[in-house]
Order: sequence, then C-alpha cells, then structure tokens
Amino acid sequence: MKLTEKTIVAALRRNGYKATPQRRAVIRAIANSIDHLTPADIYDRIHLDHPGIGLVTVYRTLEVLATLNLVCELHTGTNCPSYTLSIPQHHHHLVCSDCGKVVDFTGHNLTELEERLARESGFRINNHILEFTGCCRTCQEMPGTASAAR
Amino acid sequence: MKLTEKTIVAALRRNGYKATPQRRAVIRAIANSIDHLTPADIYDRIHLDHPGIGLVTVYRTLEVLATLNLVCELHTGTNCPSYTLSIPQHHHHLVCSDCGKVVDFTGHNLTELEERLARESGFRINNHILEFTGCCRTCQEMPGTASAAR
DNA sequence: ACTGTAATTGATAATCATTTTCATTTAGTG
DNA sequence: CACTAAATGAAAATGATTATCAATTACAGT
Ligand SMILES: [Mn+2]
Ligand SMILES: [Mn+2]
Ligand SMILES: [Zn+2]
Ligand SMILES: [Zn+2]
Repeated sequence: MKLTEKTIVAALRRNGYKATPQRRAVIRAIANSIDHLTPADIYDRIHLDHPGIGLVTVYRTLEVLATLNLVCELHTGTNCPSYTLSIPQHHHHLVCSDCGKVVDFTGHNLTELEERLARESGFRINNHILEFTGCCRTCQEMPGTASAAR
Repeated sequence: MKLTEKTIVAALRRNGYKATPQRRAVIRAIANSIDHLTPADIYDRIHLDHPGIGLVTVYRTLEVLATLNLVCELHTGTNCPSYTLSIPQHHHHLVCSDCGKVVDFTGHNLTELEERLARESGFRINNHILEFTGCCRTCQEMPGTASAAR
C-alpha cells in the first residue's frame, strides 16, 4: 500500500481516529522528509506554518501512527527515537554510531522467521525492528576518531 | 566465548579500562539476573550491598560494556533500554507491548546479511538489533485489553 | 611495596525527553 | 445545526541521561 497523506487519513478514520489539521501537519512533515525525524524535528518543521501546534500533539500523533504501523521507528544511539513513514516499502536500517548517518536497506524478508516465532511462542506479532550499527566509510577514513582506530 | 565476571574483567583490562569494584558490581548484577535490567534496576540491586555506588557509575559502566559489545541492549516500548550479557550466546528478542514480557530466541543467523551490507555500504558493522514486538498469549486471552480486541 | 598519573568516581546540578492533568476546542455523526 | 466523544494546548510533573568538577583510586613502572 502506498502511503500518502490521503491514505493515512483514511487509515485514521477507518480506525476511529479523527483526521485533525494537527495530525495532517505531522503526517505531511514526515511524508515530505527523506530523513528520519525526531518528535522535536517534526515540531520544528510544522511550527513554522502552524505556530499553534504543540509538541505534545506531535507525540500523541506519533503514538497513533505507531499503533497503526504507519510509521517506522528508528533507535539510533541517541536517547530519542526518530520516525519515517513505512514507505515506499518496509525496510531496515544501518546506522553509523559515530556520525549518526542512516542507510535504509530492503530485500531482507523476515516473515518466515516471524511465522516460526509466532507459532512457537504463541505471540501475535505485529512489528519488528532490525538495525545494524557500525561505522560508515566516511567515519572510518576520518583519522583520530575512536572507531577509526584499530 | 563464555562471559563470566572473570572474562569480562579481562576484556576490560585488555582494552585499557580499569577493573574497579564498582564495575565488577555492575557486571555481577547483570550476570546474576535472568531478566534484562535497566540502569535503575541495576542500581537498585547493587545499592543494597554497595550503598556508595551511584547511578551515574552504572550508566558509565554500561556505556563501556556496550562499547565492547559485552552487553545486549533491549529497546522495549518504554523509553529506557535494558541490558543483559550477550550470553550464553548471541540472541534476539520478542517483546509483548502490552505487559512487557520478553522472550529471547536464538537460531537466526544474520552474519550473511551483515557481510552483504558491509560490502555494499562500506560500513564496518559491529552490532545489530533484531526485535519482534507483539502481544503474548497471556495478554491475548485477557479480555478488555486494547490489543486483545480484533 | 611505593609512587605517580591518568582514569574513575560521587555529589550535584543541568539538560533533555516524555507524560500527566485539566480546561477548552473541535471533528464527525446524525 | 447541535451533540458528544475525541483531541488539543498550556503548564507542570516526572523520568532519564549527561555535564561538571573536586576527590579518590587502579595499576604500570620503579
Ligand atoms: Mn523493519
Ligand atoms: Mn541480536
Ligand atoms: Zn559515520
Ligand atoms: Zn503480554
């Protein structure tokens, strides 16, 4: 499913959530960004056009979107997750722990494992996180950095 | 490699870190627990025997252990990670987003994917996180819960 | 065993992220 | 157009993590 503002709004309504202008603004901010955005990032971006929207509403909207699996949560080394839409397709991440650079990758399917785990554990599984962390090429070539050593 | 207090202390020294009694206490607390522990959990446990050790030192010790890949970090739905030793073997997680229950599982090897990604991206990869989230059997049977529905 | 030194610690405060509360507003239904 | 449950914003409370800095200590070298 292609995730646009329109389809997301439809998904909200279908699940009994209201499609408020605040939520639309959050959705648009995420949809228009290539990068993963933290709640504060999102707030900053929409604050320009919509000074009335509070950071709390950003948090609340992200919570709803996460519940509906419409956003993909990224846990970088920082103590604050960031988000993108789960498009154009489900993907996973490669994170540089030095500079924070994030590379998305696709093509690794976990549904088989997911089914096995669901069968064996009795869990109903509805999401997963797969993240590799390391040091990107640029940071490797940067001398003096801790991880550039050895 | 079997991770005991002894081998961990050796790993610390080998990497130029001092093996202080504070760090040993943290290591022991993690090693003696089956469950994943948050920094605060660890602090509570060692505080009984070692009232002098501060929470800050727990954080600092975890940082070192994480750098050396001696602990396995778990990101549950809460806004606070928890830790176990990376033993008896490297493992991954299944987390119930309702009650927080965590099931470890092994037997899924990601080294092939890791090598492919390293080759294609130029990253030097040194760790990864794989976590499935869902609803455990107990919570599914609990009526009234949000996730028990549908 | 003794010394010197850089690493480590603890206390405290500062910062940052997230959640709670509650009165007010509003989307969507009929 | 009116009704009502859901959603919002402001503010404060809470919780997690990090920064600072003076005092302590592990351990390498003698
Ligand atoms: Mn994924
Ligand atoms: Mn793992
Ligand atoms: Zn980098
Ligand atoms: Zn559960």
